[in-house]
Amino acid sequence: MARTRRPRIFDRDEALLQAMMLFWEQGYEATSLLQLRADMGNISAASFYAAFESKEALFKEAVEQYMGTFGRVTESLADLTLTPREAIETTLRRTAKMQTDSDHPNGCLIVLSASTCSSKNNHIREIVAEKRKQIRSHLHDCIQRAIDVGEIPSSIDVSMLTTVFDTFMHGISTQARDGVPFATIDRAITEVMGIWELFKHSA
Amino acid sequence: MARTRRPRIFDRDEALLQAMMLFWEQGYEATSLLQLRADMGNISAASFYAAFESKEALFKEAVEQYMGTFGRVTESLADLTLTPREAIETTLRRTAKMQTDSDHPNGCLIVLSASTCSSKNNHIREIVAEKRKQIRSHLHDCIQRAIDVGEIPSSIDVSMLTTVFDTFMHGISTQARDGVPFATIDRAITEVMGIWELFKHSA
DNA sequence: TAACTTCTGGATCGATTAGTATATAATTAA
DNA sequence: TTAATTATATACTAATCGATCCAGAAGTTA
Repeated sequence: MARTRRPRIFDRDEALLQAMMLFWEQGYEATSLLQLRADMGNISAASFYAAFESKEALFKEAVEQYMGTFGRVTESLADLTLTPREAIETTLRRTAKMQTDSDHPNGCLIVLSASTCSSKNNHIREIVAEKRKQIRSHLHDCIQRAIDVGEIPSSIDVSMLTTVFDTFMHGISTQARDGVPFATIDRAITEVMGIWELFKHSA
Repeated sequence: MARTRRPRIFDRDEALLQAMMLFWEQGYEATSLLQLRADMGNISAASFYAAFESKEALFKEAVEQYMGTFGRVTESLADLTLTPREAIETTLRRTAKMQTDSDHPNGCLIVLSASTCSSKNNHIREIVAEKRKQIRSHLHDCIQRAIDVGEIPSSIDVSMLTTVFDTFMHGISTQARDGVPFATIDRAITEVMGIWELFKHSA
């Protein structure tokens, strides 16, 4: 049975998208409700809280929105149709491409939007830190798979190699924010992937 | 001739140090004057503005303080007594060591304290972005030197290789914030430096 | 049309923001 | 001692923060 109600005057999905863009550009704390409401379609405070509950709830939703769209560039890590090396290389290149795209803020929302915050908002930092943890876990699994299928020697320290690529991947955010062009980062990725060749000499 | 005055009740250097620690931990915008004044020795608002002029001026001073102390780990890049490879490796290891030290906030103040901010404070982001630009420039010069002395082939794209190490170096901040131990990052650095060996095979 | 539900505009909440005004305390030089 | 100078504590400013309240508008169902 359809509920009786006055229809919402703004598009909730579009409003969420704009909110995500703002959080991506400015970070959680630096983005004010006033600015959010303006960019979300000049909606009133009452409409905002009725539709999104709170700034924190909106941020959580924006993070999920990001993970389900732009953030999907890391999904290649779990793509079993690719070799582990291809999975990592594809993830890095897609990450660099996405983060330098001029259609949206540069860098990664998960890395940048709550890298620091006031002590009272440490739970906000946890929200994105948890996402980073998940991605690191996928990277870890991918490298473990490389050992399992014999692509790299089993003597390799998985945590160490996970850290190599995880560190590089996170560093891309700052490069993108600082205006380093995609082509340069892409060539750097080629060089970094060369690490994989070293195992053949060491094995 | 000595000026006549009432002596300051707090230690300015110590107050600046505490301010730097707060900006390091929480970032520029998330750190309030109230908290700053409390950590700087419970100084009054009047005393604060008399001694430091404004929050922005204090931040600039804190950034310089950081660059002159903890930030000096990157000075190895310009150390001509080291080979270029040694200079980069030393810088990375010292960076990782410093940023994971439990005596102070983890990660790098230059990378974390103003990675994002509200649009009205973009000039604050510029302050630290400029420091990153300088470090990147030193890295660039170091790699150019490697070519000049014949350590790596002149066919190497200097900007590309600069990006490899600059990206990795910036990524260390997030790793350190996420609690990855020094030992793991240090072993990852060994692996990344292996890139240098690839040139011998490609040359 | 009347009853019901939901959304919206506008005023407003208390708390906090960075920064300032003023009066007084503490020092040194004359 | 007195004048000059600087730092202090206290109170305060206007603006903004995230969030709430309420009256009324806009829709659906009976």
